[in-house]
Amino acid sequence: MPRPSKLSPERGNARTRLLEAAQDIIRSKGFAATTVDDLCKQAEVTKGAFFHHFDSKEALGVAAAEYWTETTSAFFAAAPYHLPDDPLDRVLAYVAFRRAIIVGQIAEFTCLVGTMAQEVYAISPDIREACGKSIFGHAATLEGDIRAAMQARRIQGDWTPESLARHTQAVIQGGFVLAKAGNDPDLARESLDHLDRYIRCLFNVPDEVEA
Amino acid sequence: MPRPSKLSPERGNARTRLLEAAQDIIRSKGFAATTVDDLCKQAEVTKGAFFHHFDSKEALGVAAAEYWTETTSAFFAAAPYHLPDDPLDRVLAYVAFRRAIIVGQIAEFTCLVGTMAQEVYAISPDIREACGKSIFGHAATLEGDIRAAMQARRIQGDWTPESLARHTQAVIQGGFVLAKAGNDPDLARESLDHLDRYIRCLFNVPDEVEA
DNA sequence: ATATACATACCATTTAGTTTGTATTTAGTT
DNA sequence: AACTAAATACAAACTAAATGGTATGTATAT
Repeated sequence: MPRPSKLSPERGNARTRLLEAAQDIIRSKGFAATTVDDLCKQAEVTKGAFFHHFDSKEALGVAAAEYWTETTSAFFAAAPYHLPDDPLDRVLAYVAFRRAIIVGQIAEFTCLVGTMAQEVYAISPDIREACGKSIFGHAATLEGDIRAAMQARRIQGDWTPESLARHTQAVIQGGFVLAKAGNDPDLARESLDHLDRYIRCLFNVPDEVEA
Repeated sequence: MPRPSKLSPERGNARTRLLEAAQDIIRSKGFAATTVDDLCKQAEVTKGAFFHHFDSKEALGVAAAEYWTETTSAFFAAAPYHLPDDPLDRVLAYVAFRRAIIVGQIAEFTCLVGTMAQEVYAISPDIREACGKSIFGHAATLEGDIRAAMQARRIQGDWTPESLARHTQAVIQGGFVLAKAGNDPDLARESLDHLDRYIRCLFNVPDEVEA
């Protein structure tokens, strides 16, 4: 709940500004290399404000993961890939959507919680937990469409909707790693093309002719 | 080339010990959170030795990526997945091998260069470059078998051997990210099962009945 | 004799976190 | 409606510890 003050009316409160700075900076430098001063400078607040809102840098990490979960949940809920009538079309539209939003600088389209989880999984259980909830919670939003598609097309394999949903996230995260290692966003798109082909294969759908 | 001294005959030289410590510690804490003192303590050498062998912490990062490339190259070259006569069998054996070596603690089976690339891609071009060479160099070792399998089975899709080889690495890296986020190695194995299924699908091979 | 491979002690800077102070908002009382 | 008290949301200056790196010395190998 933002509290506008007379001195800084429209710029939002310090907490939100710090969380948004965290998204930017941590995605480009990683969590450990991001200093509290970095965050304060970018958010244009002082350290007093930082430690008023967060008990520690680790607490900011947890809050940043939770904030990421909130904002991305809303973003994906409002996305157009839910529109098709056929559930399999919705699943494929999701993959196409994930591919379509790979634009701009690497730090702009990669995943905060994937980056943080990989980095701090062993040293901060709290941050790891918050990142895990974010990733697996998002994966779970795909299960319904996958299950409905399986039933509609009478598909029965030795895999589950839950498993395929998680796999989509693994491919997305892995694509980000390759894009970073090769400094080329196309590497992330490429893996989503393979994922699209895999899902069509699982559901016996012929590949679409690509434009 | 280890240089045995009279004081420490069999323990290997400081450089190698530092590079091996780097593999362990960076895979569990990440590069930025790993301090020079951490490395020296684990390697049982002093800071003087560290900065004798490496100009900076960043230089150690580059050397660690290169050392990783050397040791893993030898490891995979000697692995049994090259044995099958049929090239597709070799590709599938590779995936099975990657699955089989997911054992023990997460930091023990995950990838140093994937972790480092994700973390430092924006702040250290040298480390990123070394990590990229490692990942894409390893991917390239799969291209021959994939290409041979395509020819042997007269497969022609809108994908290339290079692309599929990279995709295998994306799935592996993504599996590691999920395993870390969920604190469960099974998550990494699960994605390799999907990758196996995908490759069989691309080559029109029926799924094997799982044990 | 010289270069290599370390060890020891030290240093400047950076870093997360603290202390203290103050403007603004909210709640309670009259 | 006016006043007060307490809580909130910051700002500024400071601190102790950690960190990457250096300066210097020494044993070993060539």
